[in-house]
Amino acid sequence: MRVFLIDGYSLLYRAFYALPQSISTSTGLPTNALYGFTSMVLKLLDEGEDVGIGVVWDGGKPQFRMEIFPEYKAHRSSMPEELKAQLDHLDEILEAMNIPAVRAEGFEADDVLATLSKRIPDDVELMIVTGDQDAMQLVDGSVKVLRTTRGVSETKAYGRDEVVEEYGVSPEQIPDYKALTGDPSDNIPGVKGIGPKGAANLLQQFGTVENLYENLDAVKAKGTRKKLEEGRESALVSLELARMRFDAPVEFDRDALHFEGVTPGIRDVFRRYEFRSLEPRLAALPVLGDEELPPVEKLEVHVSEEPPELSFEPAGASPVGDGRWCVAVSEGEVRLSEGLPEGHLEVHDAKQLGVRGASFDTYLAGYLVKPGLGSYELGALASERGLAEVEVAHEDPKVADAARRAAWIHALVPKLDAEMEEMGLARLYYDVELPLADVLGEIERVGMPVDVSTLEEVGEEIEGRVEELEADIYETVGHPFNIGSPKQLGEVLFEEMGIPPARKTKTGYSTDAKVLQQLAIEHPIADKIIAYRELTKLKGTYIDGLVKLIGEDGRIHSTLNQTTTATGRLSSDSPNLQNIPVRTERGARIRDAFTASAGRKLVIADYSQIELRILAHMTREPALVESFAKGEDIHTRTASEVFDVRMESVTPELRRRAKMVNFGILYGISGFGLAMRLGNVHPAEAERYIKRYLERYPKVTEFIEETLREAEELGYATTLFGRRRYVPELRNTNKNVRKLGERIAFNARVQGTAADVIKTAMIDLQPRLRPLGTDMLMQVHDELVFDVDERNVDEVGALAAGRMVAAYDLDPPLEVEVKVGDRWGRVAPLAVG
DNA sequence: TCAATCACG
DNA sequence: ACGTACGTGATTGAG
Repeated sequence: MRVFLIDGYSLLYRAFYALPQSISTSTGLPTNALYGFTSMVLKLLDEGEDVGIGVVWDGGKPQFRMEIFPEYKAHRSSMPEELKAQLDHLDEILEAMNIPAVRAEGFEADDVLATLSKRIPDDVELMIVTGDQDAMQLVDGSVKVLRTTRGVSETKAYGRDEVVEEYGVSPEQIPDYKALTGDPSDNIPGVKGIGPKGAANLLQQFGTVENLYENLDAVKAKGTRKKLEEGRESALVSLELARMRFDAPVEFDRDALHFEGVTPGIRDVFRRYEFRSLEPRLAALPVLGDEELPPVEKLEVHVSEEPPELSFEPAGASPVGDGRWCVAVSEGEVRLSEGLPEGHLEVHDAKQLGVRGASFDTYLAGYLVKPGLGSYELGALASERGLAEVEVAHEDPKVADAARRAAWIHALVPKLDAEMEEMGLARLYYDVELPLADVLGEIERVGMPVDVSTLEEVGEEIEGRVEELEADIYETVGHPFNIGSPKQLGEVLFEEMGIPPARKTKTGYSTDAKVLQQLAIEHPIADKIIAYRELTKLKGTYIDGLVKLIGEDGRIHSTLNQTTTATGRLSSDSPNLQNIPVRTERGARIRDAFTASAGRKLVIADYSQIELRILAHMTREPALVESFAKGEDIHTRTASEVFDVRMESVTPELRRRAKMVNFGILYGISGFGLAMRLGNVHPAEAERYIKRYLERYPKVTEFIEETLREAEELGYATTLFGRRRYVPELRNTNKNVRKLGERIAFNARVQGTAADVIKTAMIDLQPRLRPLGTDMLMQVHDELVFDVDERNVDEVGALAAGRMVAAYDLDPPLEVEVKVGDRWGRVAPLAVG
C-alpha cells in the first residue's frame, strides 16, 4: 500500500503563495490556499485504489528546540490574515473528504513524519508530501519525498538518487548539510560563509559534522578552516535543530490512514467553496459506506410530439430556433410544440425571447440571488445547483439542446424560488423584476423616434469646426499628429513643447480634461484640444454611432439591461440612451434629435433629488427631512448649514460647493476626493466641510455606521426593498480596498433603493398609459420619457407625477417634476396637479 | 484585449 | 503613511 503523508502547513503555505490571491468565492472569502491544497489531495487520491493518506500538523510549540535555541523560528511573521481565514475552513474540507489529521503534542509535523517513517510496515511505501526540503533526510528505501514544484501544480519525487543528485549528499547527511549551510526559513544559523557547494564537499570527505570537527586539521583550505573554527558552536546547535526526532508518541495506524472514500457531503462542500473545476474530479473517487455521491442530479428527458397543455401547471420553455419550442411539463418530460403555447411559462430571459407575462424567469432570479456577476447563463445556474447533467433522447441536436434547457429551467424554478424566499427577495422578484421585464420589452419594441436630419446638420457643423481646430493645432505644433492618441498628444505637449506634465497615468502622461484645463491658462493650444476632444466625441459616439443604429422605422431600439448593474439600476446599450449629452449647448442639440413621434409631445417626468430624499428617509435625520418637507432647495440648505450663513446669503459658488458635498455624501466621501472635484478648495478645507455636514446632520453618521456594521456582518448591503449587493471588498485585507467597500456598501443602499422605486413606478404606470395612447420611451435612472398624444399631455403629466410619487411612501415624500416639448433637448416645465 | 477618455445619472 | 466619490457604456489607440 502506498501512503501519502502531507506536511499540512508546508503545503498550505506553498499553495497560498503560489496561487493568485484573486481566487475567492463570489462573496469574498479567499480560497486560493484551500483550492491548491484540495487540488493536490485529489491528485494524490487519483494514484490508485489501495492508498493511504493523512495530513500531519504541528502539535504546539517544539519545546526541546526552543530550549536549545530560543530564536528557533523566532523571526517567522505570523500567518497572513487571508491564510488564517482559510485555515479555519480546511478542516471542514478534509473532514468531508474523510482525510485524517495526525499530530502529537509538543512535536512539530517534521518530527511526527520522521517517527512514522521509521515505523512503517514492510509492505508500505511512504510518500511524504511537502513544499520544503527538511524531509529529505527521511528518504530511505521505501520512504520517498514528493516535493511540489511550480507552485503546487507539479511534483517531483525524491528517492535516494535524486537527493544525492540535487544536494550532493546522502539523505542521512541532510541534517549535517543544513547544520553547515543554515536555513533562513527556520532561523537555523549554520556556519557563516559555507554554502551548498562547500558543505557538500566537506561532507563527502568527512561524512558528518562531528567527524569534520574532530579532524578539522585535515581541512586543506585555510579560509574554510577558519570559518569552521569560528562557527563551531553555531554548527553544533544547528545540527541539533536540523535533526528530526524519532520519538514522537505516534503509531503508524494503517487502517486509520487507509482511504475508504469521501463522505457524501463533499459535493456540497465543494459547491460552497465554489470549487467548480474540482467537482468533476470527485466522480472517480469511492464514497464512504458504499453510498453514491448524490448531488449531480441526472435527469433523463424524454421528448414527445404530443402537444403540451399548460392551462394550470407552469412549464419550462426554450426555443429550438426554428419556430418550435421545447416545453418541460414535468420532470423528465418535454413536449415539442410548433409554436409557443399559451399558459404559465417558465423561461430564461423572457425579454430577449420576446415572451411576455412569464410566470418565472430564471435569468432574473439568478441576478437577484447573486447580482454583480455580469453573466447568468442557464447552464451555470443549473450546475451551481447540481443539475449539470441532463440526458436527452433525441436525434436532432437543436431539439436536444432546447429540451435540455427547458428541463433545466423547470428543475431550477423551485430551487431559485426557495432561495429567493429565504433571502427575502421574493416580493422584489414577483412584484418588481418579473413584471418589469415586460415593461422593458415594450420600451425596446416601441423604440425612440430620431430625427436624422438634425443629427446630420449638427454633424456637418461639428465636422467643419473639427477641421479648423485640427489645422490650428497642427500649425501651433509645427507638424500633424494624431490628436486622438493620448500617447502622441502627451509626447507633443510634454516633450516637444516642453510643457511640464501635471499628472501621469500608468502608461504615460495624463492628458485628460482636468490637466488640459490647467494648461489652458498659459497655453492656448490646450483649449483647442479640449474643444477638439469634445467635438470628436460628440461626432463619433453620438452622431455617427447613433445614425448607424437607426432602424427602418426611423427609431432607435436600444436594449435595456435588467441584470448588468451591481446596484439594481438598469443600463442601456446599442446605443446607450442613458448618456445622451445634455450639459453643453452642442450636446443639447444632439439631444434635440430625439423627438416625439408625429402629432405627439415628449413628456419627461423626473424625480427631484430622489437619492437625497431616500437618504433623509433612511437616516430619519430631522434637519434633512424638515428641509425637504418645507420645499427648500436642498443644496442651498446644505450650504447654509455647512458654511454657517443664512439661506438668503448663500451665493451661487457656495451652493455649487454644497451640491458637491451632497453628492460626496452619497458616494461615500473623502476630503481629498471632494477637493479634487471642487478644484479650487484645499483638501483640508474640504475635510472641514464634511465634518460640518456630519455635525449638522448627525443621524447620517449613525446611519453610515449602522450600514457598515451590518454589511460587514452579513457580507452584503440591502435596499429598502430587500435587494442585496454583496461587498466582498469589506473583507479584503488591503485597507484601501476595504474603504472602497465601505463606500460601495453605503452607496448601494441609496442608489439601489432609488432604482427599486422607479422600477415600481414603471410597472404601475405601464397599464395606465395604454388607454391614453402613450408610449414609455426611456428610463434614465431618475427620469422617464413618454411619447404622448398632444391632447393627453396634461393628463399624462399628472398621472406620471402622481404614480411616481406614490411608488413608495417616503418621509419626506418623493417629488416629481414634469416637462414637455417636441424635442428631448428643448423641454419646458409643465404644471401638474 | 486593455487603458484612457468622456458622455450620463 | 497612503490613496482618495458611486454606478454605467462607447470610442479610440496601442500592444
